[in-house]
Amino acid sequence: MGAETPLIRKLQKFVRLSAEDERALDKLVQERIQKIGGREDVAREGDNPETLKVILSGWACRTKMLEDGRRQILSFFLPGDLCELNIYILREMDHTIAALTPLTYAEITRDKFEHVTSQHPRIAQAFWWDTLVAMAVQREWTLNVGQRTALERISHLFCELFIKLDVIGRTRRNRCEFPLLQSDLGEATGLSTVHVNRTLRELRSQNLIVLRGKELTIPDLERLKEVAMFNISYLHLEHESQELDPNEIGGRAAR
Amino acid sequence: MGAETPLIRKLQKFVRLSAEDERALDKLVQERIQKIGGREDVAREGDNPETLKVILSGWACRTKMLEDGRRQILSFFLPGDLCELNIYILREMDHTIAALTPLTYAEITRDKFEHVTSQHPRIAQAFWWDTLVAMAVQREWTLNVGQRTALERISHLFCELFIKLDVIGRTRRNRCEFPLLQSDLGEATGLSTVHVNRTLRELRSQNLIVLRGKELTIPDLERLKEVAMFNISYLHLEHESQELDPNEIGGRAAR
DNA sequence: CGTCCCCTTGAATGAAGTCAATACGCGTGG
DNA sequence: CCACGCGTATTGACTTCATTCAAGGGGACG
Repeated sequence: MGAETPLIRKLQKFVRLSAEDERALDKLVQERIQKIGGREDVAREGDNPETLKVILSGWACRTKMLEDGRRQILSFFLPGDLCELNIYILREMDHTIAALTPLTYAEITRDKFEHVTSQHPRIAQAFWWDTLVAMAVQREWTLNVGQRTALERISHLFCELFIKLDVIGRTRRNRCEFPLLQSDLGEATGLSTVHVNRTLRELRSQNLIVLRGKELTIPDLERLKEVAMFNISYLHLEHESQELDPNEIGGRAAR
Repeated sequence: MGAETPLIRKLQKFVRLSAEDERALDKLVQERIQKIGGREDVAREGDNPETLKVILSGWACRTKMLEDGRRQILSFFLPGDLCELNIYILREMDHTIAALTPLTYAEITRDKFEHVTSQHPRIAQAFWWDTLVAMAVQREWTLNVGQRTALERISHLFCELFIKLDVIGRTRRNRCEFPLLQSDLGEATGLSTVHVNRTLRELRSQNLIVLRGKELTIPDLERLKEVAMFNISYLHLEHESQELDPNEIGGRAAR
């Protein structure tokens, strides 16, 4: 099957893409590639962006600030993630997308996007799935900051990120890259940096995580899930169309 | 134009619907009407619902529970709101929809939905807009529980609900119906009922709200917005297609 | 008239934030 | 090669905001 990109690998979790679908996606993603440094902005609140973005490498986040400077990270973007599907409808960004590490991403114009999705129904379907999962993740984050304790919140975030990385093949056994700062974890979970630090200490002391120099090890994922009350169903990883022939045109996922 | 339904009134905020679009929407919504009592469930976590729902009257909410019983309200549904666009793609509900008051809603099958949206591009466009706004609202809620204090959170929620009610014409001057319990407010904001109560007392004492019997009065919305650091842009109420002739078929909002 | 919700309030407790000092690690330049 | 500096991580002491527990109070409805 060749070197799979994170995007294709992720979408395959839901829809069986044909070889032709994959070629179309590859082409779509290679047309206009941008690179920016860590901690730079991809798009700012108030902007009126023209293109959809697909992360190719690096980590980014969606973030929103209150007038007085308090800031919340609303979601993380890993390789293969799409940002700003909305741009084709909404006028103005109500939040900011920022790179957390040096970042490579593809820009896709509205026309190209519409052309590819109309020619490749399974790609359209897969993008829909991705959008709906993103909504489910956002709901889970609301639950996370609204109800879970500090220990549970951070554990939950580790579980989510580890599993998302696993989906795109970026884990090795129980290990993964982990470039986030403690202040990023704080902004994502609604906790102060100091309290994140104490919570990490606690997680380490219970041997739930090993976090050292941009690498995370989870010795026992099941145990961490229990601590986090992590229920994977919101990620909707169940494959919808196992039985669908990827070469049939216009196929629709069986329900 | 006749008696506008909340749905049409809301969608008109974004797209100019033709008389024919409106008739199609009316028909779509009147085909299969359900009624249930307050505090009953519309759809449960784990269900595999077959239909999209449109609230016709009453208030509902999306809610999710942790294993140990802690519960978070993830969003409110007011008349004219859609729930479960996702059902056509995702297999299984990862949350519950529950009525907060006696509720009337329309059920729309996938086929009907696809037929209407393919025949009426502006309706499809408006549904997209509604979905993207729902995502923006969910992000704002994450920010709300993650960063705002109790006073700010509850103020913010009041502003949001008041404005959403205003969009569908359910306010009279600075007043609106408000059937939520203090425990609902708590579950929506991640606060205990007791603390909601104290916070309401504080809001009342500053004359920011008057809340009595199921009615809310906001003497000075601008002042409440300031307290909440409420920035309306996330509701994306700017009209995209003022200049578009609603009788041109296949029109697309100018950007 | 009593009962069931829901609202209200007080007192004690607890989780997380703030402030401030210190330690670590890494890259740069002397 | 070492010293310095800067960004990040760590820790302690104290404060604050919100929760919990517990006890009334009030209104709607049978």
